Amino acid sequence: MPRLSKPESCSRCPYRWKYMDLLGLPNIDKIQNNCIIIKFKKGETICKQGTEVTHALYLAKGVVKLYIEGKKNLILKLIKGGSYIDLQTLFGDKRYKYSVVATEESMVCMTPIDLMLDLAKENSEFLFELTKTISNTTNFVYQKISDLNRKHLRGRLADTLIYLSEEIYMSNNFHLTLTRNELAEFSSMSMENAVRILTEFRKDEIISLNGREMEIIHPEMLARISELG
Amino acid sequence: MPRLSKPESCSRCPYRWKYMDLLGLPNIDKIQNNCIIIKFKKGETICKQGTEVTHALYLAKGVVKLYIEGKKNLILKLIKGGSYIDLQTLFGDKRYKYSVVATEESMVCMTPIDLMLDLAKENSEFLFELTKTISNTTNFVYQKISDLNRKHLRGRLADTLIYLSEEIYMSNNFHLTLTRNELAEFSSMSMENAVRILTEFRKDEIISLNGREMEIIHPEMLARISELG
DNA sequence: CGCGAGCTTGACGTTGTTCAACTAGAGTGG
DNA sequence: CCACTCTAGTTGAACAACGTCAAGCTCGCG
Repeated sequence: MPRLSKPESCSRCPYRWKYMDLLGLPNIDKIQNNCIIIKFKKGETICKQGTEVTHALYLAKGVVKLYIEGKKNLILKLIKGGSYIDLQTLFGDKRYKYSVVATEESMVCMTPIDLMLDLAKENSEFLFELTKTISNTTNFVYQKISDLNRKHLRGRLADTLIYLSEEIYMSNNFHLTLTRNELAEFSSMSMENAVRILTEFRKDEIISLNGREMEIIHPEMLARISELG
Repeated sequence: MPRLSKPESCSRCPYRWKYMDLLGLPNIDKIQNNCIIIKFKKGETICKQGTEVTHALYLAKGVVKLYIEGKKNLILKLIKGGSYIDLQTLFGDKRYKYSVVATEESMVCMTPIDLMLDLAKENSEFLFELTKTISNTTNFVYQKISDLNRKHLRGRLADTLIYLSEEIYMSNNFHLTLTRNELAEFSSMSMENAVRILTEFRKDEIISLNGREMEIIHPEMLARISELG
């Protein structure tokens, strides 16, 4: 069961959103008095596709997966600490089009939607930064939709590995918290094919993979595979 | 060659954005003095993937297709009069991730980006509406990416026909301005398969199609095909 | 009347999924 | 400590979905 607590000092929180200070102290205090902090363990659901948004969800710490449910799940992106999770649902149609689940222990700050929208309306610099964020999410998904539809299995899996290394773990060596099945759901392929291609990459010595310990030996070859599709 | 003109009265323009009035007259006059109106004929490019955004593009009249270029093009959506075209590029990364081309004669109002962003920053209600629009674009693309990856040919083409009928032409009878190839690019399939499935739909008497004159005879069957995938 | 773009259909090859069998490791209870 | 079970991962083979190629058609336009 997720553990709950109240924030002590949002304005000095090391995990706070980098544009939060634009709100000014009185407004930050409003958030502090109204928001709750919840810890999620790996595998726990943070928000569920089909339900209505009630809070702005800010991921302070951890990593979560955002995916669309169906007969086959499709993971659209991973989100790591320091980002809002559900802005486009906050400002757009209020029903979640996706689910979000923690892939490692995560800390989420939940601010009631009304407070968040009021603050946004009254602080246009703050809103402006939120809008930038949403816009870049849209651009990201445009890229993703195009990649998924243009590239073959190898290219798609290469994309996923590059994404993990460059965007999430910022390193060519990392501990893979995603299962093979999640890698597959991220790359839009069957789990069996994800395994097969990982094996190929290993045989070609592009990556080294012992259990969950990943090393990308030749990132430039992965990039090439990604480009060729 | 696109024809160019200056606006006469943005504040009384029947094609103006429905939230433009939030700006107030003085600001609308600023737009009027700085924006230009360009007419695009069918097939002309309005903005080109890879270039940098210089203007907010507002589609006053007409229909355009927004697509991602590659070995195979992928049409993400059609946009019809009364909407902004490029908001997420205006507020996000400034390089177009997509191209936009007129599918019928269209009228576009171009406002310089700096003016547009200044107005947005100074009028938070206006910005708020822009943000809503961007958010719903994101939600739309989430749906699209999921549909494309979950559904088979028949389901995807059914989606496209439903979209045309419900979102663009608001009728079960319409003149299809898209070519078979464009239908295919919208549904992420080969042109040949788009043709084959249209023929099937016709044989099953779900649609009637003489040349470009489309009638959707049984929308509920299309909806069913769309759901089944 | 002839030409070309868009459309149509069938045959065939490729890509990727599904099914099935098997392995390895982690956790559990006796 | 060992058998038992459960999940994640692995591999091969059959099959389905889809794209590509090729040939021919139709209709509008010069």
